[in-house]
Order: sequence, then structure tokens, then C-alpha cells
Amino acid sequence: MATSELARQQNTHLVLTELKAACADCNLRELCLPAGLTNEELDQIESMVNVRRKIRRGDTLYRSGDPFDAVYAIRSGFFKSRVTYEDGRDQVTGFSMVGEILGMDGIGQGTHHCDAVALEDSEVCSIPYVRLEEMSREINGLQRHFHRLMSREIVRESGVMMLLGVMRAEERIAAFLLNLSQRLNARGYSPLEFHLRMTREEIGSYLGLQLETVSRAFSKLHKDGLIEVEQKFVRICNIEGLKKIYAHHVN
Amino acid sequence: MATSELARQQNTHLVLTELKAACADCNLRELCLPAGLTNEELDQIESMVNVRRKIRRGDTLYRSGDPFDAVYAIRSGFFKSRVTYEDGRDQVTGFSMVGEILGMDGIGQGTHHCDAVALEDSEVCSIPYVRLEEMSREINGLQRHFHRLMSREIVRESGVMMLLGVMRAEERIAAFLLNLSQRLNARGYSPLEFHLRMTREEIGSYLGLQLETVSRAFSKLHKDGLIEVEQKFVRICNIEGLKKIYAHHVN
DNA sequence: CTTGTGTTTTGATATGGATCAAAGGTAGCT
DNA sequence: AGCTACCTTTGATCCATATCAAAACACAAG
Repeated sequence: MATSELARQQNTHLVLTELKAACADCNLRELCLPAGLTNEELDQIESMVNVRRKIRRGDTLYRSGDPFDAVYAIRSGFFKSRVTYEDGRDQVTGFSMVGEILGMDGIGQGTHHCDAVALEDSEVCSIPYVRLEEMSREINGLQRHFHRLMSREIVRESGVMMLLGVMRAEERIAAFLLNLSQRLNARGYSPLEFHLRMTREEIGSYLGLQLETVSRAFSKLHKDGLIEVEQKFVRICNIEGLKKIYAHHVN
Repeated sequence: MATSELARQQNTHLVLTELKAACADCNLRELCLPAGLTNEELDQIESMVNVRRKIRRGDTLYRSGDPFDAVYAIRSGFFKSRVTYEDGRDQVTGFSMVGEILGMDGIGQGTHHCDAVALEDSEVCSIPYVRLEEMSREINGLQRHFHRLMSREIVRESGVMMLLGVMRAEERIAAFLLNLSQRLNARGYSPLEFHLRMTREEIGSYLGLQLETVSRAFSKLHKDGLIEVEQKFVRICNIEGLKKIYAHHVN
């Protein structure tokens, strides 16, 4: 723990890379912030996305309390968002993957509200918020899409609230796996076989469960023939069965 | 239940009132969407907020699946937001009071994602989303403030996630009461004495607890001299004690 | 290869809150 | 006022998950 903290401090300001990012050439443009823009508009917003930044596994992209000045589009890698309490305990509030936008929590207060931690070596495009505001005024499609992204984050979180508020352990795990599966599928990866980037403890923190309960739920789903798990590797054997568990939280 | 459903159907389209709403004269302007605008800008956005609508207790402002075309500023009254599952169970995802904005969950999909139900007779200003988009492009302060409101909703929900994920029943109740207290205070009401607009069951649904547990937690807090409760009336006797419970979820 | 550190699994036990049950209170309606 | 439907409280019991404990496993460093 102490060593990764040290690594963070040494690296945070070294990994900035000035690099012209070309949205028009990026294969994520259909998922990312510029989704739905015309080619001319894509060229216009090029100037907005001007810095790429590499974040090494275990390092933070930003931390709670940092001044907010940009949102980040994930070009590669995987992140967790984490809120830490005064008393030292923390909760994982989300996992983010390629093509998703991080940092929108900071707009409200002008400072970030959570830590964004890379769970594998990652790369992000930095989008200064003032530029985003400007461009949003000029490009209707960008304004609308940015609003959509924020709104979807609101809806996503209310989905997690339901999960935490009403579902049982096994249902939460099923919902979690199905959600990952669907997002990976949208990115062209296999929806049925994937590697978890996070530990059982991080899954538990996100789902409001202890790590032992997460482990037991995995074992149970395996025993019932719905999934195979080997460490971080997961194969979904019976996706309909999983969905039944997830939807069936009466019983 | 059946009768209130009937009432809803009969009333929903009758309660529209075309009425020029004057933000400049509204005593909520510091809390509401136009917060921070200059007087000229206030006059500009007048045209945007053109319809007031009364919602009677028990009726819905909008329902899940309704096409999204406007957000709503609460002029008076109190609402709950509720998501209903396929299996018929529902969860309260938030409570909204005077000066707060409802409906931002609809932007992402173009349809509303939850029901907004009035818990007392209420009045809202309707703000067509296309007009809001237009005005946001013209008035920087409006754009920024709208982004802030959405971001704060994201942060609010992640706060609820923590609540649901890590806190014990009594802590959740303490957090809930302190949150209400603080929001009422910001609106010029007493932060120490107030009427709950919702039932124990609705509080429980919001906090991921059964209504019996909510009731027991109230009783416990009363026994410990922190609050007085009489039905829907609450008096906070020892706010520091409440805060200690809330912050103290590691013993 | 060995050692150390962190992660995962599984078992045993404890417990906070759910569930079941019943009585009392309150508000709206006639 | 009296009736009815709903809401709230409190008690008794049960159960899903937390907690405690220990062993197996995986991965990184030397």
C-alpha cells in the first residue's frame, strides 16, 4: 500500500504526453464523446481533445478534491471510481472501460468528488472543460450528446441503487456480470468470455457485499452451471439462466 | 390504489395551466435553474419557462417510458422519484423539494426512466428541453449551471450508493434526516423541526430498509435523545449527536 | 526455485435486519 | 361521530450475509 502510494506521487505528473489526438481517426468515435457528429464537426472538435495521458496500473487519473478542469475519454484500459470517507473506509462507485467518459462528477463543485484509479495500464484523452463548453455552444450534436452522457450516468447510478437496495447477493453478481458482458459486447469483445480487471474485494465494495460473499456467489453460479470462473477469467455458459436470476428477485 | 390510479388518469391532462412564469420575480431564483444569471439574462430565459403545471398529491408529473421533452423546476410541493421493475416491485430513488429540478433522467434515452410522484399538492415550471438547449448556447451561465445541476445529481446518487452499500440502518436514517435538514435550511425553513412528506415505507424503499426497521431506528434515535418523532413530525434535538452516528460507521 | 505478499476459497459461527404477526393510531370520508 | 383504509409501532422468530478463521493458490521479487 505504502509503495503504490509512493509510486503514484512519483508518476502522476510525469505521464502527461502532449499529442494531437485525432478523433476522426479514432476507432472509438462511435462510442465516445463525438458519437453522432458529422465529419466536419469531428474536425472542429479536434482542437478540443489535445492531450493524451498514460496512467499506469494502480495510479490515479484524479483524486477526490483535485481541482476539476477536464473530463477524460478512456482510449484504452480500465478504471474504478472510488469514494473515500473520513473514517478511511471506501466504496467503489463504478467501473469504466474504453470509450467511456470519466470526471463528470467534478463539474458540480469544481473539484473532483472521487478517485479514478487505473486497474490496468491505461490511456485517456483529456478534454478541458472550458473547451467542451465552448464547442458545445457551437456544435448542437456535441451539446446534446454530452447531456446524454451525463443523463445516462444518472440512470446508471439509479440502477446501482436498485441493485444495492433490493437485490440479494446472487442477483447482484448476476446483474454485474450481465452488465459487463453487454458493455464488452458493444465494444466488439466477446460477451461470454472475459477477464475481470478487479478483485473480489472491489466487486464486493461496488455491490455492497463482503469479498467472501462475492466468492461464494461465484461458486454457487458455477455449481448451477451458469458460469465458469477461474481466478479473473469468467465464461458465461448460460446467459438466459443468468438473466433469469437477475430478473427474478422475487422468490 | 385503484382509485388514485383513476384520479391520475382523469387529471393528468387537466392540470396544465398556461401562465407566464416570471423567473425574475420568483423567490426561488437563487436555488433554481437560473441561479447566478444577471437580470438581463433572467429576462431572456423568461420565454423558456412558459408553462406552469399543478400536480395533485398522489398524481404523477411523468412516468417511466413517457417521452421526454421537458425538465421541471419545482415551485412548490414535494416529489418522490420511483423506478418500477418488471416484477412489480419498486424502489424510491430520490425525494425532491422546492427549487430542485426533475426529469434530467430522460435526456439520455429520450424517455423518462422513472416516475415522479407528488407527495403533496405541488406546482412545477415546465422547461422544454429544446428551448433549454438553445438558451444554453446563448447564455454561458445557464449552460454551466445546468451542467452543474446534472453533475450534482450524479454526486448525490453516488452518496446514496455509499449509504446503501456500507451504512447500517441507524446510520442511514441519521444521514437521511441530516440531508433533509440541510436542504430545508437552505430554503429558509427550520433545519431542526419539519414534517416528513413520505411514509416509513417510502423512506425504507429509498434507504434499502423495511418499514419496520425504519420505525425501530426512529424509536432508537428517540430513546437516545437525539430526535423527537410524532408521526410525520420530526424534531432534531441533538444534531451533533446525529452527525456522530452518521460519520461514525466504523464505531 | 524459494520466499513473501496478496488473493481467493471454503467452513464455522454470529448478527443485523427481514419477515411474520398483531395491536394501536391517524386521517379522510360520509 | 363513526367507519374504513392506511400507517406506525412493537414483539418474536428466522435467515442471508457478515465476520472470524484457516488453508490453498497465484504472482512477483530475489
